[in-house]
Amino acid sequence: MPELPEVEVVRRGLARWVTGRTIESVRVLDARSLRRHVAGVEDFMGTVAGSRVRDVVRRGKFLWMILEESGHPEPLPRVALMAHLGMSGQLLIEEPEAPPEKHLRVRLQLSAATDEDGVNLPTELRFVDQRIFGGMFVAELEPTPDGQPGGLGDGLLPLIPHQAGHIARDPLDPAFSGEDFHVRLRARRTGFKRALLDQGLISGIGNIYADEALWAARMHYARPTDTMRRPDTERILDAVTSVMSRALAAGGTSFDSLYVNVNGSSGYFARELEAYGRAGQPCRRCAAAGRHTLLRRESFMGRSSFLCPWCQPRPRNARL
DNA sequence: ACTCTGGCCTGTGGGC
DNA sequence: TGCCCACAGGCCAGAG
Repeated sequence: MPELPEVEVVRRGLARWVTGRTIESVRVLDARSLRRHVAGVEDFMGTVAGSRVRDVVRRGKFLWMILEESGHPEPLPRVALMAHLGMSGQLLIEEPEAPPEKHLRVRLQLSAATDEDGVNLPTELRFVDQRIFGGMFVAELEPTPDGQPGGLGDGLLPLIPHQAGHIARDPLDPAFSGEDFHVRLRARRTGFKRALLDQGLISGIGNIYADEALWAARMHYARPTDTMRRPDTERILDAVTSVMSRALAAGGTSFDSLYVNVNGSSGYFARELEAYGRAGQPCRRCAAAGRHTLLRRESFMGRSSFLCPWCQPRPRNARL
């Protein structure tokens, strides 16, 4: 599943291979992938076709290409082409002749370009998505309330797409504030994992990295958020940042490839997971201490949570 | 205003 | 063999 590190890998790939190129035409094979573009498929194609990609920016799991009219650069661009990978989305750069993927949904023809060695680059950007939880849409850019850049990217414009305005900054964003997060977390009346998955409070964390961070910080998913003290918040933020940085480094093996790809943590990072998907297997931290403890899978929020019952004991005042 | 549930999607795998 | 259901899970609309 693409979470923040996987989306960042895609962002870097797009930034490297698509920045500065013009989207010459658009073909929409499945309108469901444009569900969030309320003005419809024709409007989407009309806006995107003929636009030049100025920058590629990410906040949490949202990714966007800042557009400008080809040949008419503006001081402040007005729209962005948003992409969300959902659970199964991929953005691929390929030759137009390459056989279509089974779940190919949108095809974007790019202007010709060459790499630093003068070799022609492929001219198609494809959006492939099996489950269609993800999608693309055009969003209006608005000034950020704090005047800081809208997210992580190279352009560093203080602009944020309207539909991403409610998304909190993610832990890898230089403008992320641990103090603000702590204050807002304490104000919640809910369980800790629910808060970690709330993209309006802190973005980029999905089920996999939530479980990994909770394991690393030795915290239970049902701990009430209003019991979190400042050192607890520090501990979980350190854990989140650490696991995401390691996943990003592992995903970075494909940076040089023209193939901008995402298979989620099942690809590169799966073997480094300590908790997620390891029900019935020994907790490695306990094993290192000479204890034999088996990780458990528990159902919570309609999904799975993996945890070590020794390292992460259930609090008496558990909140779900 | 905040919290929480259900629905959107398709493919896979286990049980009968 | 084939059918059915549970599961995977990010995000948002709408209910409470």
